Amino acid sequence: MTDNKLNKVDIFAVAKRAKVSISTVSRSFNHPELVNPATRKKIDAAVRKLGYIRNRAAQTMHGIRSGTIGLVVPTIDHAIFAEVIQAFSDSVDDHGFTILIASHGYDLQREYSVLRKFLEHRVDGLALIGEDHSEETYSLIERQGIPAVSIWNYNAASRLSCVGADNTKAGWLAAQHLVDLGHRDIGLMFPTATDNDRARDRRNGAQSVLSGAGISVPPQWDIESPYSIAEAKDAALKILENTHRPTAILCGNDVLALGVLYAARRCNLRIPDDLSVIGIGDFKGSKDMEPGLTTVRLPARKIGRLAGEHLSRSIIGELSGPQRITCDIELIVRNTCQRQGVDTD
Amino acid sequence: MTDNKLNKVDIFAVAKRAKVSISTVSRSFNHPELVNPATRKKIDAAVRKLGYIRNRAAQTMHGIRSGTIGLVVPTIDHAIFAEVIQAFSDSVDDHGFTILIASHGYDLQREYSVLRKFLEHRVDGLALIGEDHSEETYSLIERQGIPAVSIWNYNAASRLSCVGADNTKAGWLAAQHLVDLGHRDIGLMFPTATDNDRARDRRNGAQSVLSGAGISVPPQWDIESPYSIAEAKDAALKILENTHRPTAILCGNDVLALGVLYAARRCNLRIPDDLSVIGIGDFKGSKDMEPGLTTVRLPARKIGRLAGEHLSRSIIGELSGPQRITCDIELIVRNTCQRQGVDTD
DNA sequence: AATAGTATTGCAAATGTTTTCATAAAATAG
DNA sequence: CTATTTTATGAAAACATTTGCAATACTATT
Repeated sequence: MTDNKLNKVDIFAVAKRAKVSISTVSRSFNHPELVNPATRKKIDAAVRKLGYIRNRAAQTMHGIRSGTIGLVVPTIDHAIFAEVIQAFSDSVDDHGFTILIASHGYDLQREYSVLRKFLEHRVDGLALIGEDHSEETYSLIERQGIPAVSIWNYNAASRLSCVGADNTKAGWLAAQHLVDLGHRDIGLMFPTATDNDRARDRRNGAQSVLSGAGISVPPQWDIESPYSIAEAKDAALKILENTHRPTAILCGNDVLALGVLYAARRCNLRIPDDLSVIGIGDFKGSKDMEPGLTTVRLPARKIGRLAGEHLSRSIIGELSGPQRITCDIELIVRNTCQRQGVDTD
Repeated sequence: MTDNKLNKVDIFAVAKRAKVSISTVSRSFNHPELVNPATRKKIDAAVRKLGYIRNRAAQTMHGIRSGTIGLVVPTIDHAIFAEVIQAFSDSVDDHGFTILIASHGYDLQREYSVLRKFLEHRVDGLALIGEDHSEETYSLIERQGIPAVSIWNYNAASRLSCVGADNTKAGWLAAQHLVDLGHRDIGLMFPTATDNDRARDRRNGAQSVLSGAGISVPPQWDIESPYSIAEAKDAALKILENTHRPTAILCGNDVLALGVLYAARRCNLRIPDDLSVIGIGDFKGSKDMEPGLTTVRLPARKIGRLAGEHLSRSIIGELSGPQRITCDIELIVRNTCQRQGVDTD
């Protein structure tokens, strides 16, 4: 009945208790078919009795995979990343991998150090968001020779494997919808594009459509807002309180759009009668808003799942070479955009 | 110019290149003050040239801490957990720890296996959400002798260290507010309470106030809804489309409340004139909603930060024994609740 | 110039596993 | 029954580090 719980229970302790050698214990875990069922039973009993837990650090030292994947995101607390992370996590979990996670707060220098830390832990694979990374980061990954995937943006010439959608097209679709509806006085609200290729691409896509249609967005309607309902709302308020206001606002993502919606309600503007609003993303709550948000759907869960799936399979050797996967996006017309009275009628 | 990048760059390679022994290289990392500055310089140069990255797995084998903390949450894709995770992550990051994360989807059996996996990786500490865990889980943690913290619920007699708030009181405050405002026809909407002590406690708190005030909630107004805007909206619609409907609905969290708000708008009910709604949580967007959501504020970021802080300090030995920290909560009165016409006027 | 101390370095053991190789025991074939 | 194959096990090397101890090279003291 001596309770030697903390007395270091390693493979030797198990071997001793089961009266076998450590080789047999190890084998019993890794190649059970090679050990006598009776012996296996004894070992299992000893393991249970002692509460033995294998030490992956020791295993990792033999070139055996660590069973971990490093995931670096700009921020976790972000509707869309939370969704991607969840899907990614579920997916790699199915393959037995565990996730090391960290956020860099849109600081590429921090991203690099996080990556280094992950590498010290000998992660078997790496996942990053987007394609904006420092040269240091890219070369670190390349020199390491472990599978890595960039999530969110599709690019046929990406330096890393990628699973994502065409963000330029997303911006394009959103703007085109507004133009098709006859809007010409259009406001733009996007997050800061520095080191954020997703935002930049969407913005460029939108701009190209607008330019093509001969529409120019006056500077006071072209606003930058951090990813935050509150700040988007404030920024929108500034535009909407004016007498001369746009007939439509195109938002870089659905959270910003929600902020605009709240601002509109605050100003007693009816949506979509007095103001059209379109988002990008189609976040979880977007279809349930009242009125439902018109937006461009980027399949976050699918992207996360596919990224996890492909990274896992690259690690275990089922896949080789860089993978580049693009997920379809589509305009989701709901109830926040309305046709704008056209003169030609 | 021979590019031997993949030729296994370990501490020996560095030692060879710097023309010193591996001991010196190791020391140069761990006790730099013990090695000659000139030698250190040579070593640094070799490290840089070779792109050497230390192997934490090998270090961990010496009883040196792995530098990782295991975090298990019910789900990542959840406004409130995302917030907690972010704060927790930032906080432990400041102490140099890396997070291993996994979700169990409210399945306590999965929680147990995730924990075992973390232990195989020799995490230095463990963080869980809430107090509902299997006995297996509890005894596993206790026998392991590593610091662990339960996040979200405060309980003076908790089996693990805990950092959280009083959820019973949260339910209590919300219900009391409604009662104070003169409501007697009150609906309740809570997530499933099985294996979810937060929801259970809040519900009990609310119920006790209502019972105390002689109010009973008819079954058709006492609804259970998963954590989802869409499902909460649907459920609320069923109540609100009826002619006989409650004057107020108390929601187990702000996401459910948002669903109710959307349902109300769909039914053309004015908030708060026709229906009062109160949430619990005070999520990031709650104050910006139109009208702003009246709710009970649980300081998610603070809880996450404190939990990370205390766990880290317990690991490095600055703190010992179980810590139990409670964070203040408060009723936040905004604009979704209104006084209900009282007969005594 | 000899002695004692101090700064710097290397050797080798230790950490907890896996795996190759050798060996012993059991089963099968002839 | 012996020879051969198969099954089951153990011994020891390997993995990439850290660290206690010993050895060497300097520096300061008298």
